[in-house]
Amino acid sequence: MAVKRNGGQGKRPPRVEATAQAGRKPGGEPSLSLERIVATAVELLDAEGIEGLKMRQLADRLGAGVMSLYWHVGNKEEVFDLALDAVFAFLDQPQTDDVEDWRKGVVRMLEDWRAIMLRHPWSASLLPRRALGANILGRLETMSEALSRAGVADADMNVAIWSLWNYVLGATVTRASFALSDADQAAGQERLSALSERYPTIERTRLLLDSDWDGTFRKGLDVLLDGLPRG
Amino acid sequence: MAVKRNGGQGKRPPRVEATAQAGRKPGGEPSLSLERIVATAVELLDAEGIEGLKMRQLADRLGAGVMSLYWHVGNKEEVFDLALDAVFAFLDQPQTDDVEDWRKGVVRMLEDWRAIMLRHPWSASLLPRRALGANILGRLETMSEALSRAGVADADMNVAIWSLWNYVLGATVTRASFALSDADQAAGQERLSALSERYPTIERTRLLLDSDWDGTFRKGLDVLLDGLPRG
DNA sequence: CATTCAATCGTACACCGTACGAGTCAATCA
DNA sequence: TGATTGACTCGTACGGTGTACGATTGAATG
Repeated sequence: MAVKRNGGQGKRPPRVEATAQAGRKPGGEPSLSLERIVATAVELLDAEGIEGLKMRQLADRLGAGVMSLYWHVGNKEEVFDLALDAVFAFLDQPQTDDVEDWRKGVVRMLEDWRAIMLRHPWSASLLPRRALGANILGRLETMSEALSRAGVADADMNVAIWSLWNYVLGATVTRASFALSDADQAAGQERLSALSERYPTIERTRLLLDSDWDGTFRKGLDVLLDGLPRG
Repeated sequence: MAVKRNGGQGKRPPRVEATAQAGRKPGGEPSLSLERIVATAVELLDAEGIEGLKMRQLADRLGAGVMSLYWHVGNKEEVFDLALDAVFAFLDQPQTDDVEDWRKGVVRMLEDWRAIMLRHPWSASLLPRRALGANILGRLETMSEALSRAGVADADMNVAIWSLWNYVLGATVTRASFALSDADQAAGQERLSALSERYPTIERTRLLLDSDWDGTFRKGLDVLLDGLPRG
């Protein structure tokens, strides 16, 4: 299995330029690199969605031939994995070590998490089915540390982390999908007509219509955090 | 847009047979029908996973030509929608109207929900990105009614329903994905080596290793239910 | 100058979903 | 009865996909 796979070692060209200018091809195009591929893939995913990412189009946008990508990445799945982990890179982490205000820190982390997934809706639906990359694991680690400092015992850590993770993931994935399906009003209207008769409670509470996603998210999160077993 | 689409009206052949025996082709194969297509699609999804479902293979398994499917279904996306909603069909609903024990009923509903998604792992990752079918809406309605009877005010219903929905969805999706990625031990081992140095807290709490998914699910759910605002 | 090797890319192939139109056969109508 | 309709089936073909394979380039190294 997979004998001759060179799958993306991606060592950047050791070309020593004068400035920080990256290596360029004769044509003036910047040369290929894992970073450029991943960054462009993220752009494309943002613009075209998850099944709008085609290898040919990605190559075009990079000014390269399709097969050139395969020296760097192995296959398309790997592009997904890399793009996914890339958007979860840490930008800056003021890292409040304030033990008293552990809760504010945790909430900020989770909202940051959520904001990223909403900014890149494809990431929410990708996250569950792909491996956990370094940045994602890093965020889990940071969160674990914060909870640990806040007094959560190691024995309770799994429940705490996974409850929060599950909640954030579910909330974001749900919201992202609703943002999309609201786009096609046709189905919405059609659904609405059947609603009032067959689904009276849903209709009465306007479940599918006026959900205040951000508020709901915060309230559910508060409940979860209140219930966290702390020593 | 879509002028000549006949997309799956699927009215079964009005062939009147002696018994409840379905119509058959000369070859002895039972004839095509929406129900048979969807049922076979579910089988195939269970067996091959979400990207293992090919129209040709589906047709083969039904003993039909590929294009015959398209008289019933419109396109492949619709097969996904139908298969998804199909697994959420109600089997039987003992429907405990016991007001005292509302909580037991809600927990049972949610665990049923979760059990279905774990039995058909593809459904968990499909659910967020597809429209809500009749059975799914029906389950939301049933849940809303139960919560309503339990004393949750209409104003708090959205928060309650979505918190529970999000939690169940997230928990199941996470678990289903881990069940898959545990399959390839290679990545697991590789990840393990990097873990102890870079992710000490994760390593210490054995977050990715001994998670008791069912227990964690129940505990987080309890916290959520405890925090539900009731009148 | 010869060799090596990272990197690029054109061509070709297998496989996918599905458009199109022709075929079948029972029910219906003239 | 014979003609017509319409539900249903299906073979062929097309455009688009990911990617295997091998040729090519060009700088670094001996």
